[in-house]
Amino acid sequence: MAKTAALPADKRVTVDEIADYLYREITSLRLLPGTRISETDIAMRFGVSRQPVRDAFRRLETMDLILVRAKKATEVRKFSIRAIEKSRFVRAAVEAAALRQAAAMCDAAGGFQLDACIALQRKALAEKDFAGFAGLDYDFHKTICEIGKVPYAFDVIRSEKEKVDRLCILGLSKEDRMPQLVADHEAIATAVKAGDAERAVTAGMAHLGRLDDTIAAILVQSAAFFEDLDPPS
Amino acid sequence: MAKTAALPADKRVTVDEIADYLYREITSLRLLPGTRISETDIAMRFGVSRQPVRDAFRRLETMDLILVRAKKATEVRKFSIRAIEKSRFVRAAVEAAALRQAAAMCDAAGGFQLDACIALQRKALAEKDFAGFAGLDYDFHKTICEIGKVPYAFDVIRSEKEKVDRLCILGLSKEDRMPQLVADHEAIATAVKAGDAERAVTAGMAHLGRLDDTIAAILVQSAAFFEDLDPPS
DNA sequence: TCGTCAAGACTTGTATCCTAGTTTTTATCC
DNA sequence: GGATAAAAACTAGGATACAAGTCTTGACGA
Repeated sequence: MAKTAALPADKRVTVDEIADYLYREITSLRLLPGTRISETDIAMRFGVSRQPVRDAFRRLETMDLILVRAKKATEVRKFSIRAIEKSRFVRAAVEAAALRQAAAMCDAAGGFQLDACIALQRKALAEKDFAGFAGLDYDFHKTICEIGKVPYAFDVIRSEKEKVDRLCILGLSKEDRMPQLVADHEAIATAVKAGDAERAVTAGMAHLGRLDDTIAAILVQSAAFFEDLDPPS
Repeated sequence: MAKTAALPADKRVTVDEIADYLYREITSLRLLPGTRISETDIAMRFGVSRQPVRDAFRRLETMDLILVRAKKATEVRKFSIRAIEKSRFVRAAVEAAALRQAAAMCDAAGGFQLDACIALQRKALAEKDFAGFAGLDYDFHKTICEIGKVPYAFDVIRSEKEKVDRLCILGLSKEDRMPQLVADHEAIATAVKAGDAERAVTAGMAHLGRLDDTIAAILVQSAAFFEDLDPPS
């Protein structure tokens, strides 16, 4: 009866390759907002026809990463202030809920996991491993969600975080902010381990708040990358 | 100079028509989970080629509404328990945050808006206008977000609500639940108007909780529509 | 009657052509 | 030289043809 081969994660096709490639290029800011990209151009570069590129464009369009207009050049979407506010709000709401859950449910094993996260972060800080720290940052927030038994919360946090991280590449290097971020994480971990939900949420919100200044600075510095910012007339 | 024509809402093309049509069909459950849909079939029905249908499929695929597998029939995605849990969690988190904002910022004008919402709901209840009530339900939650000056929060609430509403069509009619829902809304509105954030959140969470029983009932009744529910062997 | 297997009718993936609109370039006129 | 208009190059939308799998169905044999 063949059993449909136990759903082996559908064969990867060209469209996946291209969509993933463009996703990485855009979210890593190697493709700047406003950059024009052409189906034909990408197709030639990959040595395929326009068709799979079109499909990839449609996917990215749904993710609001590119702007496709009939008969006009497709371009990488600019940042939207409203989208950033929304992202920040959602992330704050979800992160607060996850922290409350984590504080309520954290046991010895969870505390150990958090300690391990913090230790790795301290190590990265000491070694000035800025690139590695980004991954550890994700791991920390993921661990919080896992301790709170709300793994899906991390899906949301990551997806919102990616949107803002793209922005922050424009700002100052992480070098200056890293010590503060590690200290924040320590405060959060301590509160969670103590089961003090309110303190954990307060610390978490303070942590998120660090982004606000960074974003405000980028907004004036890179106004050309924002779409809902009227040029001064 | 030219000012890029003030982004005049791009021309609507065939792909939008088809994607919207399929979106409505799926979210309204006229197309049941597991139903197979074919590019060719839809194309013939719309009198167009496969191309725009294909583009629409890609859009819906990104929204997780359909499952496209190479060389195999495309089908309407089944419900996922994990997706429902995620949706419920996100909505609870965002709704709680919006209620806190609303309670903190509600003024006389906001109170008046809430009263107007409630009055319309009472009217719909008295007239047994179940269809109309659905719209009023959305309006109420939208008003909360507007009072809290977090309009983007409603984008999230609506999108999560749509996912679950699709499910609830499978359950009992709204007829039985309507009085309870209106009472919930009244409790929420009263707390918001009084500026009592914690009471508003408590009432809001109780309101959301009504869904849990409904969903649990649907889960056993319509197990065939769920994808991550192993059939009893 | 049941199992096996092969043919054919599906499915989506990819390539290519044409069309209609936009943008840029170039030529022309003042 | 600068403004204007024609023309060429470029854009994505749509239609069609073919390729490469998958599924169904029915014939055939045990």
